[in-house]
Amino acid sequence: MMVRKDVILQGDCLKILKTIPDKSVDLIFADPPYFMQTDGELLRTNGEIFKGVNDAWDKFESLQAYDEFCKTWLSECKRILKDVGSIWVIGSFQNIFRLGYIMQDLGFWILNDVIWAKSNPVPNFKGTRFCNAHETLIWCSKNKNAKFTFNYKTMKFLNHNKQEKSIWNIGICIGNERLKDKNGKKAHSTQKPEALLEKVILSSTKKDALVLDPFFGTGTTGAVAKRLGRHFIGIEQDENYVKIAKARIEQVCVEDNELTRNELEIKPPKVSLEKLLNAGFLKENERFYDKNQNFICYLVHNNKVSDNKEILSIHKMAAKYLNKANHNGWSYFYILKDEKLISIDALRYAYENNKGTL
Amino acid sequence: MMVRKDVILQGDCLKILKTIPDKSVDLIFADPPYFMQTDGELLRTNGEIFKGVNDAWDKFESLQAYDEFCKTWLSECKRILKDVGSIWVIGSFQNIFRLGYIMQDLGFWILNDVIWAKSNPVPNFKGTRFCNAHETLIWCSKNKNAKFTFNYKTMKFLNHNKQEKSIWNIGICIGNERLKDKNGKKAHSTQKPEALLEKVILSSTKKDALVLDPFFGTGTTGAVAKRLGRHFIGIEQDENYVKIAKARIEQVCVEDNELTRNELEIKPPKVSLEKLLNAGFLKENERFYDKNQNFICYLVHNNKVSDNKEILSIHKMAAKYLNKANHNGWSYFYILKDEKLISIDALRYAYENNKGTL
DNA sequence: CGATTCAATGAATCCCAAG
DNA sequence: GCTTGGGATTCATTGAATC
Repeated sequence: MMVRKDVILQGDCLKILKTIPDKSVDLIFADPPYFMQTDGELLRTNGEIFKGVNDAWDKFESLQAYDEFCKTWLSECKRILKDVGSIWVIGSFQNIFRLGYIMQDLGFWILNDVIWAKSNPVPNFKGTRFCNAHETLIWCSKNKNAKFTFNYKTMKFLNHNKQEKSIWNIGICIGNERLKDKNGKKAHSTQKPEALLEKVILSSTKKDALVLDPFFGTGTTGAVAKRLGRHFIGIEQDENYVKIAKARIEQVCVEDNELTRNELEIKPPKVSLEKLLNAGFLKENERFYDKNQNFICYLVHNNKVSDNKEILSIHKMAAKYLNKANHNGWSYFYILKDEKLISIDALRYAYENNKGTL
Repeated sequence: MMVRKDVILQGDCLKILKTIPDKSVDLIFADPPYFMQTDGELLRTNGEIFKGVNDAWDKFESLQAYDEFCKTWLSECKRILKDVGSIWVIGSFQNIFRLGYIMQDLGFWILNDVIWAKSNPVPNFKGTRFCNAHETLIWCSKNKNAKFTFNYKTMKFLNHNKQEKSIWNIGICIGNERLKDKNGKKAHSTQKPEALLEKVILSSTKKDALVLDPFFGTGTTGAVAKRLGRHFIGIEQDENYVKIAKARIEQVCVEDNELTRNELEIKPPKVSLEKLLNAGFLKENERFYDKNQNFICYLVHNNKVSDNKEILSIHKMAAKYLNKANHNGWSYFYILKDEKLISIDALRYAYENNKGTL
């Protein structure tokens, strides 16, 4: 069965999930009801009623009923997810411990819990607790030993070249980004910021991946997926939300660039020293230097080098001179050509680009 | 049965918990084993083995065995906790969802989940995931409608006079604070920073409160409790940890100041307008002004004021002129004395300090 | 036009002591 | 247990209104 892409399926989440084939999506992002269990009204100091979440879709009979609901949709998600896919769920303290517990029981393997730290949270009006200034995301692979996509270098590049952490500082969704109805009121009580979905999708999918969102709402996941050159399937019960989401996604322009194409994740070409030798990029007994032009070793047979004491791989040889257990020899060694130092790493790229000829 | 205070009880946590009487402690802080489930060794790039948590006390047969262990000690904690007490537990993604789920099932009521954001986390050596830069604390009252202590103003004062949030930026425990053995190696693999315990204890206990820590380790909870003028009971299986903790706590000096005495939490004196009138702080028909010396209303009988249109409480009258539903009249109204504006709030403090005489 | 002030608002488990 | 009513309680951001 062919999976339809870039569609919003309107109807009951549990029923529609059952119609989606096994192992057919690359990523799932799920923002389920939080089951807030608030009592009565919360008044601002000016007497106005604070309008938080009081939607029918957030009501459940009990914690047990909520658990059962989550077990069902999470089980379907596990079936639908590709073996090399991953899943994100988001929640707050009211529900996140239910979600995490159930996911572990279902065999999902937690890769990270990520904190969305809100730069502009709603304060605690009454001063009765700490201001709840974050939400929690759980990111899981399908099983303990399953592969998954993590665009490490992309995230590092976007974080001032430091590895990205488990805490993300992102503002709540306000201003022009917040979808409004004709009366100027928020169209959905829990619209997520696009910046959040950007990090989720960009960090854990390849270009053209298929992203499923079983609680699509007003379509943030679809809008961001399209913009980043990914595909989506949205499931949403509410007709009005579906209508808004369709119009919204229609207007999105696709961004095609180095990051969305995952070019930072491209691995170096697999080219052996032997190949470089045979193609004339290296000569017999080629002398290898460090970056300060100190002679270290020379090329011998079988992709190894010798420092006249030991015959080792270029990696072990580099490590030996750095007094480390391991080091990447491709970035450590240079050859002399026309009295200039040339990185051997550059040679393998040159080999690849010239398809093996000088 | 009298509860012994400021003691470390050495032995099996589950057995010792059973010996502690019902409803006998004000606060529980629990830092249980995390059940990390790490496989094999993690090597630093220099080949050195990274020494994380690999202690016997962190081993469990299965997730189910871990759950059972936690259900048992958490149930005991619920029994031991006073009805107006609260409990903090700390964990990471490996175990925090087990803890939170079980606590909700036991009827604990989550007040906040608090994120300890580490300013100097251990990086992800291999670049395979997001750097895990936080741990999660769950703070619960005993039941949904139970009272609890929250020193809101103290926390606000310590946060540049803004209400404290659910994310705390605190460094991991290093340097002089980190306890070392005779070989200079860390004495405990998961010693928590004192700054973390300070916030926990200072925010949710009164002076002289009794704090129980069922996984005492090297005694951070006891050391901070003592320093802040609270009492502690520690439970710890490992003889060596107990020895280290005792020596450590012995050296702690008690800090006695405005914050540790909870003086910022003192409520304004309950003094009625009638009392102020009878004591001569107000006169009959005293005229009440706002801060800009606009005449608003005058004192009538029965703790009320009149603006010649309505007779209201000072709060409702203040709210009326601020176009709000409620406002604190004590902070809104002033009287004129010797041609100077004097806050009526100052009058009730003067009354209290002078025991009802002018 | 820029600076300043004001009003609006966002996933919220939001009071408590006295009678 | 319950009700009652006094009185204590918010931050970052945006965008409009006013100076």
